[in-house]
Amino acid sequence: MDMKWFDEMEARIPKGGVRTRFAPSPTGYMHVGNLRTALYTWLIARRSGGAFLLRIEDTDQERLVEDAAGIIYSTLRKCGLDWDEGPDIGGPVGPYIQTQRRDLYGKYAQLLMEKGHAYRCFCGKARLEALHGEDGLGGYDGHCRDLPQAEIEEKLAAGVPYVIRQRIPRSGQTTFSDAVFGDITVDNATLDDQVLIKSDGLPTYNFANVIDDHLMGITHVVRGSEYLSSSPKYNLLYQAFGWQVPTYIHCSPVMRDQHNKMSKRHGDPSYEDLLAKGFLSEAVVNYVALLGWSPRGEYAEREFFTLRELSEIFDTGGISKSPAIFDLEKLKYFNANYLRALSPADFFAGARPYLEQAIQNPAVDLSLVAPLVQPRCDTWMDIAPQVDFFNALPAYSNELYCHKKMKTNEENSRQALEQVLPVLEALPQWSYDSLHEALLGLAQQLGLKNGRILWPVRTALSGKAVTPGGAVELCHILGREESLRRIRQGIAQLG
RNA sequence: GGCCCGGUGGUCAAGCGGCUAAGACACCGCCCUUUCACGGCGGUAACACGGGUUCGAUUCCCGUCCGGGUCACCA
Repeated sequence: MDMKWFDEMEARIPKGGVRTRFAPSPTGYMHVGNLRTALYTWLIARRSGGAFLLRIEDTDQERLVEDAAGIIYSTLRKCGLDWDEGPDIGGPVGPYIQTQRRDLYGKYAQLLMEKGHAYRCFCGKARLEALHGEDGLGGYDGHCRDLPQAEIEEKLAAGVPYVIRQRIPRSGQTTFSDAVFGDITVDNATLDDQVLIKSDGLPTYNFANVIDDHLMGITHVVRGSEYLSSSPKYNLLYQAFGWQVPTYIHCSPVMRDQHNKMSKRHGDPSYEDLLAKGFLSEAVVNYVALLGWSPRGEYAEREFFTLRELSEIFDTGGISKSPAIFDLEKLKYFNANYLRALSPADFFAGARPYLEQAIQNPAVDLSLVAPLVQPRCDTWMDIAPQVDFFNALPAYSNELYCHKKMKTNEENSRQALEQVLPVLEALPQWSYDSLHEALLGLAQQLGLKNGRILWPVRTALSGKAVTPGGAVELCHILGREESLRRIRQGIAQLG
């Protein structure tokens, strides 16, 4: 075997710093668990000034989705997770798309066979099925582990299809370390001689992963805890090649409830879905970071972090071992806070499409509505239902005028409106301040609590029990003509 | 079923032999207030269970129970 080629491959591997990778399958959308994995992976690289790379694992042709890679790129960009090497920008250890690395794996499998750590298995699918029985459980029995050389030659000559399996020691133990779970030791006897190269010549995921991670110089592997059981086999592979084992960071899944992972099947939202539901990317990222990780030390009490802050304090020691249930309520809390923290201009810019959709009345100045709604939204979607009355006064019941605490009823509400009407009609200037002065002045003048006047006015203007802003704000925004019209209508309706 | 991992309030979680067991969301109450929100204050609520080890266990060990993962020529 020509070792020169292998040496050249080794020579390409960057040495020294931390290198992490996010290696998604292009299935067309980014679920929350994936996003969290990407985030942690990115944070580990940035925390240590290392490199973060992107590798597309597209070996499963059946699951390929049109432009799925594009969705991955755009999601990562929107989240602020920039990569240093990847399919689109290249890098020293490319290609970064697995199907373009196809011919690599066979060579390494060959090398492994020569070292005695792998062997050809000619057992057909039929034999394996019989072996596994009805429950489908149980590993490979090692039937082809020690086939005589002559028999192997014979089968090869006859063109019998084969796979290449990893030769795992029958005795002894293997220990691997995980940054989250610590040291885990298993008996080698419980490990299966897993397939490395399939009969079609393509590598299995487990094999391709080890090869690619090594050849790309990956130092920290972040992945789901479902790979915990196969990690000993990975270690054995690294050992067989004489390669350095990366640091493992296994993360428990993000769950939708006690029993199920988040999944598209169950209708759980993906990152894109959350944005479409009116969430801010920053809020999602902040929340997701805390789902399965918590800061220690001086930051232990904090919950709100920018990406940059996270990249300065993230430590794998804070990653939780147990699964976390995704809580939309808490995400809303984060989002509400992010919305409130926006500058008025930024909020208006973001809210504008939602306001325009809800309010077609050109007389209404949307920039005046935005600040009213800013402290009252969990997501952008909360805007429309709050402001629809600016568009047109809804039909409402006179019972809305009755409020125990305000001490209002239909009778005194009508009186209040009748007293308000001439005051507003005579108002020379229709500004917030003048309205405020006029309305509260009237209450004072009549010796009434503010609410006795303001509650009926707010009700007449909106026809709703709950509105963003009170009587003064609504008058101001609706304008003189429309405000007076609605108050007159209120009087008529109460009469 | 074998093997691996996990188990603090409804949820996220701090804790890493000694604490009245943090904090946040949600929920409830009060205050503020021109409604609702925001804000402020307060409240309900947890160490799965049983054995050890120890002067002392949420914390260490064992067992039970419960949950998750894995046992593919899928990733």
